[in-house]
Amino acid sequence: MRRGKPNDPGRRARILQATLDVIRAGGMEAASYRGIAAHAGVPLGSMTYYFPTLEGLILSALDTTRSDLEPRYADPLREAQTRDDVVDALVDATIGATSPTLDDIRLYAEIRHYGARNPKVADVLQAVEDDSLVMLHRVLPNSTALAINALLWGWWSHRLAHPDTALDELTVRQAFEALVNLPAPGHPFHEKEQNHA
Amino acid sequence: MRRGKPNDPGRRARILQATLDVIRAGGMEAASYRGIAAHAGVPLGSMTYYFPTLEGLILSALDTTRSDLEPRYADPLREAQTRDDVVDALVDATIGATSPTLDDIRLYAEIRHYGARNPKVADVLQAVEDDSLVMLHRVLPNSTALAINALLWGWWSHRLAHPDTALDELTVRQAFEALVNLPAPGHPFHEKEQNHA
DNA sequence: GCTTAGTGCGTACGCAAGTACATACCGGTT
DNA sequence: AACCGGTATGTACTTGCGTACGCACTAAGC
Repeated sequence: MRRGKPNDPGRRARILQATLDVIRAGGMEAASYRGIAAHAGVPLGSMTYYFPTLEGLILSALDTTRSDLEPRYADPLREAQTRDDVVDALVDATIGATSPTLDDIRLYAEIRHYGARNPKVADVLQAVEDDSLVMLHRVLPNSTALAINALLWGWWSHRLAHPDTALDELTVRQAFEALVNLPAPGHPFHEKEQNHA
Repeated sequence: MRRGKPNDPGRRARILQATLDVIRAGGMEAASYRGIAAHAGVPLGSMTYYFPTLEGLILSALDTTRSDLEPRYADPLREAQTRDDVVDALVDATIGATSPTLDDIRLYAEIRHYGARNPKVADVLQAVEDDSLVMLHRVLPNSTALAINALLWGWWSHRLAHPDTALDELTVRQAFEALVNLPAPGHPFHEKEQNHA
């Protein structure tokens, strides 16, 4: 019963990859069966064969970004032991070596944007964010992790809106430092001794 | 020479308003000539008459948000004298009385999103952001204003992604406090002093 | 070597969109 | 009253889209 062996294994994966490329380059509204088919070099019929609905294709493609991006930002945070390590990792993820390219930020922005109206995409977004929060939560209180997540996304958005002007590293670093050293709510005796006016 | 008096003055304005409504409700891709025409109660021909290109219509509509939103967030910040006042105004703009509704955040998100690919929209976005930065800069160093802008947008984005869970006020407040009290770069002994009032 | 189930593909239909344009309407001017 | 320029609209054309579906191809089973 080994009927139905795929004649072109990997075609499915190539379609998924092409989908992400198209979204990165032209946004979610550029993700049409025909456009992706042209980009992937497969006929239109193949698209509907592997992915009967367009939404299913997009969801599958977006979901693969999780496994692609997660280790990139997760590993440095996972290895961070002190709060300074955390700050270093965050600055790096914002503007440094492990930071996403503008294209990748664009892709992430598409997920956030689409997720605001599409519950299925919102689930994907939630999963990505949970990954990040869980990691931060290992060394920081929950509320601080939320604020840091918000700021990190804010910096990325800034890069997106100002692609030609680089963010000043000291500015980014001090902002993250200020948040990382926030006292845990309900535990005001956390030895922070930061400048609190 | 009083030829060409409009038969329905205000129709142009109503179309612009309907455009914003449609974008708020369904996003930029819902902004079609036909959909907006139906929402505004005008025939299709009126749309192309007043706004020959769809992009022009959208740009005009987005631009009107500047004059709508600006005073709402500007006034409290303009009246803020101490840094605590600034923090109050920021917390309020994030989750308080002057904070935008989810629909308005959605609209702002559309501007940011569209602005990432469309230079004309990017100009609108830049203008909105400049308004905000100029105000913050009255009482804070430039780099701090940048960070605060990033965090504010991050919080709004958070609300968008989690419409059903309210943000904790203390969390928001402490995060803003931490940023507002950052030392000015290059002037580490600025401490409590404000810039030119 | 025929059968057959699954893989892969080309074509066509229905729909909604932006746009172009000929036409009707209205209110001053003469 | 006749005219005329700007205002306003209905209609039709073209394009690109998702989708449906029938047919061709391939390889395992007999």
